[in-house]
Amino acid sequence: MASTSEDELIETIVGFFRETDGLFSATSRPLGLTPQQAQMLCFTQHLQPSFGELAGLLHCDKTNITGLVDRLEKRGLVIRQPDAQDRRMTRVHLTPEGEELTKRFQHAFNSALTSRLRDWTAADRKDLLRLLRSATTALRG
Amino acid sequence: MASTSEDELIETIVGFFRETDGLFSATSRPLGLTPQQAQMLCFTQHLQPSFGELAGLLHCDKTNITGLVDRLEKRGLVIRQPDAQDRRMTRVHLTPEGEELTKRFQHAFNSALTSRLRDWTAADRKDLLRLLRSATTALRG
DNA sequence: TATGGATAGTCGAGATCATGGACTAATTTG
DNA sequence: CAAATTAGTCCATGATCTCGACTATCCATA
Repeated sequence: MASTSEDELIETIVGFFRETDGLFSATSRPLGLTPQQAQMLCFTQHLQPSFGELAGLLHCDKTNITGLVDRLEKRGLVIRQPDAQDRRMTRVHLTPEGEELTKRFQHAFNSALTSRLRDWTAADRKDLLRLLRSATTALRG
Repeated sequence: MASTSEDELIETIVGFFRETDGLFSATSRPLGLTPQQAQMLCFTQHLQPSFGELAGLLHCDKTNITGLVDRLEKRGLVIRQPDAQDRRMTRVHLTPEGEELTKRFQHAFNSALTSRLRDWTAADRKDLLRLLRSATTALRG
């Protein structure tokens, strides 16, 4: 396996990672959210994840999730909801306010992103989406 | 852009970002480094950045860099070096120990990544590299 | 059915990360 | 030379993150 092109791929991935992180910060902080909070809200939008599932998605210890959810719940953006099947579990749901703020974040992030990618062809955007999705499952597995 | 594909693009980017971050954590912590420390060492390897340049590269406030460098310097991985041209500036250099640890980190990250992408075709790798590189400069500008 | 063993979430301690405001020293500008 | 800028530091405050210990609940199996 050619080591130079592998190095190149990694350097590019790291660079993309840093820029994405910067865009997350710049987008979330004006809305009063930390980047971690914004990411958590995005994950909570379509699933109603348990604490353990959130820990897996965010790649952090489960003890970290407690405080994260505490702060979001105190602001009325999410609520804890007991799981009907397993009474050990608690699921996290967005409140209407949380839903609204999440959409605001996504819209702001998206417009920042599209303005920066405005010169891209539709085909390149489609390819990027496909490859990122594929890379994500590859990294996850 | 349609709102459903908006969500999809953002969720994919968030997912990829989280997986990259997870790989960073899993690689750096066994070496006794936080992800932020590992990234700073990588940036310090080829340039000798000033504090302000590091703040720009890492997308954080300059006041944050002071403590970050303090902790790395206390461990003997970097040293502060005054800039000859401008006596306000301090440049960060890797020590030999820092150089060695940085290379260990990069090797570990590299092998973790390549093992996860081993099933990818050469064409997909090439496309991902091209699109990520292009996206990175687009986000940076 | 009883009893371990595994799992889900919480709590506390301690370190790191991150921001904003105020400060000093050095440089640049007018 | 005076004023404005820039680079780094310090302080206070809050958020993130890990680790170990703990309780409650579920599950497997004898």
